[in-house]
Amino acid sequence: MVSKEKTYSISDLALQFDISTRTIRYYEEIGLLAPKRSNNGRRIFTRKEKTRLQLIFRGKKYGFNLEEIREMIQLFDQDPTGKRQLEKTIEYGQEKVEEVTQRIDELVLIRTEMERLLDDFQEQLITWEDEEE
Amino acid sequence: MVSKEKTYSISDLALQFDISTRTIRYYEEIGLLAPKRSNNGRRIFTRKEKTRLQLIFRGKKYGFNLEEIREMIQLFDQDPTGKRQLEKTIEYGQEKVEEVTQRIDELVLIRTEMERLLDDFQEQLITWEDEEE
DNA sequence: CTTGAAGTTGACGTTAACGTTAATGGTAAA
DNA sequence: TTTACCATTAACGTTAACGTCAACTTCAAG
Repeated sequence: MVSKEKTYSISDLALQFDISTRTIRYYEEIGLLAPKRSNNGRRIFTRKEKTRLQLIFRGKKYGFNLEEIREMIQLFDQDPTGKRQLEKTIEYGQEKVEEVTQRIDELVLIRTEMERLLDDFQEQLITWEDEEE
Repeated sequence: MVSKEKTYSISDLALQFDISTRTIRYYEEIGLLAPKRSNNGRRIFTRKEKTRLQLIFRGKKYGFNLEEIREMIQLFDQDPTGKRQLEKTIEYGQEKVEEVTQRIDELVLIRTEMERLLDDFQEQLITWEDEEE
């Protein structure tokens, strides 16, 4: 059995992810995607590519550039063969997790600051309203 | 009393923040900074500008572009005068807080996924080691 | 006085991440 | 067969965020 998975054209994906076909081709150019080709040379996308695109967009949202994203993809994608390989992958992965944790912490800090500022404003507003009457 | 606050030159700041003077001038160009000038035209930086730079770099770390950062700076900086103004500022600020919260949530999600993946790898590794003996 | 370090304002260069256009090919419908 | 649409590659264009360089000015030190 050849396992006929559902496939998508480039414009299918572009529509689904609300990006341009150019963007998809660009991602292939720089090695983020590697879709199969049909006999007439057209790109064939499957669930695998969709998953990758999800990852790419998540990454982008947090300031990772495409190069860094490529590293993360390798991590998620590269079913590591060989014990040493596996160990290195785990080590690298743990580093990345720590990076993410740091980012989370700082974002929480930012939010706290913003909230405190807003509280101050709120208080000012109340004072204002009291004076008004 | 004229309140003589400690001031810094452009290269002082560049050194402290480990950026180029060009970067600082650029930030002034696009309205992120507005340092006073001495009588001979040189930029004078104070604690105020340092605080702003902190904010800028935090923002950058999370994929906010400089334009978005400028909006946030206005929020933090614009001691809003007038009640209506104050209300609008609070409203806008609350939106921003929600955005940050969303980002935090998604980052947590990413981390969870990465951790799960690493757990799987860990298990594989253990299996490996068991077979080895 | 001049030399050197630090400042200033243009103005052009660079890189990442695409947008856009041109030239062309395959194929299904009219 | 012609039209229409979707695909392909190649190549040049664009924007943000600076880097780099040139041509000054200021000022303190020697």
